[in-house]
Amino acid sequence: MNVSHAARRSGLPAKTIRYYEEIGLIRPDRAANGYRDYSADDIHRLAFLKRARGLGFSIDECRQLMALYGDRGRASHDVRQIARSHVDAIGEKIRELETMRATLTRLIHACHGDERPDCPILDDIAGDVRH
Amino acid sequence: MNVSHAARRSGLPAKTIRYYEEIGLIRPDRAANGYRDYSADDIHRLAFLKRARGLGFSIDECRQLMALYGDRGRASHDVRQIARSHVDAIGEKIRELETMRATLTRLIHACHGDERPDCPILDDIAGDVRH
DNA sequence: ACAGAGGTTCACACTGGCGTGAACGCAGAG
DNA sequence: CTCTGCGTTCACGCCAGTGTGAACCTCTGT
Repeated sequence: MNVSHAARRSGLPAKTIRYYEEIGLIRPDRAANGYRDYSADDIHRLAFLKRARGLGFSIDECRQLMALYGDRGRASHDVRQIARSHVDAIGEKIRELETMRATLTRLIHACHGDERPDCPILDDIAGDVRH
Repeated sequence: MNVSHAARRSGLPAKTIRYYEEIGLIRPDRAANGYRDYSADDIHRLAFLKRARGLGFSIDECRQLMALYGDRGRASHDVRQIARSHVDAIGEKIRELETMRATLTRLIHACHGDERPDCPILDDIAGDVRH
């Protein structure tokens, strides 16, 4: 199974698949003509990566999760730990974004938004807070 | 005012300030010895950038906002437009993160988290959804 | 006058997660 | 046999900086 087939089956772009090989996440065989040759197991691993990345895990976390997935003697405790700290990081990120959004929303409401140059948004960003 | 002084005054790392010059966001004078020499106006601009970046605007959006800030004949309409679409983008990002968090939270609750290798989190990521 | 500490300069490499493009090889159709 | 469309490799670009290192400048103490 060559790279474009693997791309269709896994849902990842071919470029991404080659990148994952470059950084050692997967090691497909090579056919006689030099083409990458993906096994069903490789596809399974690619799908795993796609899903883990979709859940926001970093490449490094994916590496750990893959290692745990392949480790028959793993403790589910370890997986849970990775997932927990990732959830915490996501929560932190959400809080940051919500703070930004609240500030911006307030500024947008304060801005009349017409042809005049007066603009509370710019004034606030510039630190020229009057009133 | 040299770069480390400008860093203290603006709250940005010196390295970031030099980077902003490299990409054309600010153009400080040079002293006779070749050192960068920041005016009060430059500091003001750096603080503007810090605040705009803190609100999540991209460098390119910051460039636009700076241009509008310096344009005495600007329409507040234009600024509001940039801010609005940024708020939309933030909202989109928050929704994505919340979806991730919900999925992960569900999986974490399903995982017993002990020394046994059985782990619903990995099974889900791998697509081995039983039950 | 000179040593040493610390500030400043530039240039380059590196990050994550790919995207893009060149230059080439290989497979199947006509 | 040639054409087209895949595949391959390599190299560079992107964002928004951060880290490293050599060389140069400035200040302070003796």
